[in-house]
Amino acid sequence: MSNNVRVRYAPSPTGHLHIGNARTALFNYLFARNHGGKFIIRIEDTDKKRNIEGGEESQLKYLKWLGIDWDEGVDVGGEYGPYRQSERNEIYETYYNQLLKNGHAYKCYCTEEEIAAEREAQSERGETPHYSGKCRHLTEEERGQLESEGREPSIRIIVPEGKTYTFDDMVKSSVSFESEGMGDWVIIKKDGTPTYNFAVAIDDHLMKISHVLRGDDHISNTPKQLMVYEALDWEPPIFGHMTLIVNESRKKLSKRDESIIQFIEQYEELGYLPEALFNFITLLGWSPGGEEEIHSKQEFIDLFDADRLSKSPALFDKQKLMWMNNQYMKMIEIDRLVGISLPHLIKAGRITESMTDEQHQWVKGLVSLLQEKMSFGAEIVDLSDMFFKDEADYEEDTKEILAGETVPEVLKAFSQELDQLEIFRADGIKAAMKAVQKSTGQKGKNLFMPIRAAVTGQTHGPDLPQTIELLGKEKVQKRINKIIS
RNA sequence: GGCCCCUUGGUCAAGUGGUUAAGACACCUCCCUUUCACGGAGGUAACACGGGUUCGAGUCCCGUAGGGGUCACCA
Repeated sequence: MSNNVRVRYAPSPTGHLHIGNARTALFNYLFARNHGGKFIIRIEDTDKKRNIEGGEESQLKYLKWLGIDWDEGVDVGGEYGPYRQSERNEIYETYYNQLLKNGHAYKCYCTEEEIAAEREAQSERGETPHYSGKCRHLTEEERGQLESEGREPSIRIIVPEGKTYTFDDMVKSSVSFESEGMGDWVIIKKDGTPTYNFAVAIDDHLMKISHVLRGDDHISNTPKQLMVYEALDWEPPIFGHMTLIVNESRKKLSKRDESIIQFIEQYEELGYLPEALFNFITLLGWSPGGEEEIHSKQEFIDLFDADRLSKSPALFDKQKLMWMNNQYMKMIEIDRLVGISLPHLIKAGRITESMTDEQHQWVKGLVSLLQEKMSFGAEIVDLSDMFFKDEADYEEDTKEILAGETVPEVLKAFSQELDQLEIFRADGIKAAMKAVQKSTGQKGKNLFMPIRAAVTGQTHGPDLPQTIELLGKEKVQKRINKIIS
């Protein structure tokens, strides 16, 4: 099947690229590339009311940002276009006409109110609500009558009775649904546009999609789509339903969920790296099997195997994402990290957009110092807080350290040593500490902690000599003097 | 509620009838480091429950419980 693998990611432009959608796209992409097949992007914009301005562009932009590319789609074309459902209406028309003609579908003149009433009555009787099929056997006259009343028809497909729809799911193995109680469902809305389940089946067939890998929430749509394939005498693709990503309450990620950042765009804004996000998302509901979890895109392509897709939902673990992003942060070029950090520092008012070379060098030094601690770009603001204040904020445990008996002696000696320095650089500062050790006899914790505490206000932090260098002589002396006096 | 799916540590997960039940995140301890981190080495911690099948079950079957998804002229 290798060369005939054709898969698609089919977003509806109703919002920005969501974590869950990104994962669906990612797995389809990985599957296609692993098999040397084609990856296609189709825009499912049949519901004009729900489409949002710029939704499509945004989706594509962030897919690219993640490092996903495609072979066919709205922006790159392809021989099976158009790739936007709103531009395929004539295509749907020929097929619903065919279904109308061969008796698999019929026009329905029921109003919304009538259907709602019917549904309510069924619920009251304890039945599962479904369309009764009352327009199924309308005569020619009745139809004319209803149309002369000004009623617009929708088109419904006839659900075969007593039929079992079974399919071999790529992740869940055999799944089956009974046609019983499904109710003839709408394939063409009153406004003439197709419904999702109809358009999807038509497009997947026409675009020669071989495998449909999508979220679990689509599993109950599958029998409906199978009915369309059957009515048109087409061979259905292979389906695979991946589990959903869940939040801390083990529920499907909802767009309103605030415990987890939902959109890829937001991760970019926070200064996450696309390759880290790619890696992290790939490990949500799938595993490569080996012990190593950090892989490049190419490695994931080589490794990808749909058989290893998990059957149970994965919880989105922010902490692990931060860890993983930090792993990547530590690997990247310093200039790239500066580029990611700069906007956050500017936004926080720490630095201005226009900088002298000297200031730029300083920022580079700062980023380099904090590189190993950063979990994402925006963190630079908090991590570098102490460098931008005249005075340090002293925490409780810092105060305790500063209350130590030998502290004044160490700080005084250190302050004097710093005064002697002609150039204020880390290596000289380190030497100054060594000198303090000799003159006071204090070493290790007793030497470093008072200095760290006095100068930064904290008991934890990055490399001390470099921190002191970046802080600058003036600030450092001022902070030390404040403690001594 | 009907239908469908799922159930290995706190979390992600390996495991496809015989293992001391991997690994990663988080947490804890120790080592390294004249502080802090990084790094390294360890540690705590899991097969939802009940029946079968089998010489043997996390792995197969059936129940129970729990969780989730879905029931639109939305996708």
